[in-house]
Amino acid sequence: MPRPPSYDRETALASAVGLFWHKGYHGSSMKQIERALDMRPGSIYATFGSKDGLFSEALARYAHQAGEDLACHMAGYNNVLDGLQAFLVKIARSCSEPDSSTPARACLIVKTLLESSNTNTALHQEAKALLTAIENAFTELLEAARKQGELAPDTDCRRLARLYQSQIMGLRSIAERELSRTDLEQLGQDMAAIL
Amino acid sequence: MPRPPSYDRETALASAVGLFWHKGYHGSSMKQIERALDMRPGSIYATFGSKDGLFSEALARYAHQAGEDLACHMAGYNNVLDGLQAFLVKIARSCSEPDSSTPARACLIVKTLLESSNTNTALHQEAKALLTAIENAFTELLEAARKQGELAPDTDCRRLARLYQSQIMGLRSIAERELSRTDLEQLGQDMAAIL
DNA sequence: GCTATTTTTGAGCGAACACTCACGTTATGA
DNA sequence: TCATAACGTGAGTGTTCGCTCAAAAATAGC
Repeated sequence: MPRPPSYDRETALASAVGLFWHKGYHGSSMKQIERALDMRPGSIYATFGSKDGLFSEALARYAHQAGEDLACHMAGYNNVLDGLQAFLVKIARSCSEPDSSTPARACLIVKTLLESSNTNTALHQEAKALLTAIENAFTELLEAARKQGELAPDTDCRRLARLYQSQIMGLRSIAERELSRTDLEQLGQDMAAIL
Repeated sequence: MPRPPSYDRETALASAVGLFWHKGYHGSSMKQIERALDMRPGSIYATFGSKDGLFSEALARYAHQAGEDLACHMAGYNNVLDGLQAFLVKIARSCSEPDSSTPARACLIVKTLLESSNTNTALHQEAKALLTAIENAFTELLEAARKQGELAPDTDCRRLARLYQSQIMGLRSIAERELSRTDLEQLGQDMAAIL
């Protein structure tokens, strides 16, 4: 007997990711969110509770998607190190061509980490936790590589994972300077050479 | 005959740098600015024109200070590469101990670059320009190193400078994850080893 | 002390902010 | 076809935003 919802929760979240990634947390007003999600305030608050709640879910969705993208990419490589190196170059390439499916060059989690520090503790903690989870994923990949003999047996995989993560953070942040395609690809290759 | 200003422009700017660095552009309201500068809105607007104007000047001051810090640091080294490597470790160390003179771990210019992209063109351009100037400074240092035989004669110094700058951006951004002192120092050393 | 000139002050402006809720709308089971 | 219960709507809430300006306060020359 109840009326079914007319909007799709996942579609709305995907739109929210797009807007927040493009303009950041403070840069996205409720008016803009209403337009992006094609939902009126009442529906938004009934579904997500608050702007913070919506942002939190959007951030989690973004991170989940990023994890799937990584897994999907790595599936194409037998050699883990080759895959991770190619991943850096791939990021450099995608950052140099602004795309409708990629509303910003920098990582949304990093943008949130920097924007929310000292102003929004909950958001800051969430961003930190998501980055820790990604560090764990890199660590596991590198440990697999070590077991397969791609890395020296005494390699500190977590330490290397942090170095790798900081490369991605640096690459995608410096990409906001809007360097040329070749400059960015060179940088991606230089970073790949570190491994 | 005229009444002399009672506040010191430079002191006020220094306070503004502190607040903006701590809380970011959107995170700092005029009320907080008034308290930080110990100035009333009228005086602030008479002196700096607008919140954007104040932020712009604060950002420039921050960048100028950063340049002086680099020059001061490098003055202690005969070997350029040694100096740049030590600079990374120094940053890692300063990021691991929150300080009143260091209100945030991440770089204010990078925070601004990410926060202003797609929301405040003027600020974004200013951040880009300041980062380009810093890249130039690194390039010149590396070219001096090359001439002194510290680097191979065919080294692309600008390319290396961008790699170096992205290391600093990554290091100081990942520091917002509040990693342990040892983790951060290890990362600084790993980055230094790239050169 | 008085005048001229500048600075400081803070109440208050319109706009934008995140958010609410009473009401109209719509699909379903009876 | 109608009653029911959830959903969608948007005008409107109080608050905070960046900012203004008329008036008060303060100095230096006379």
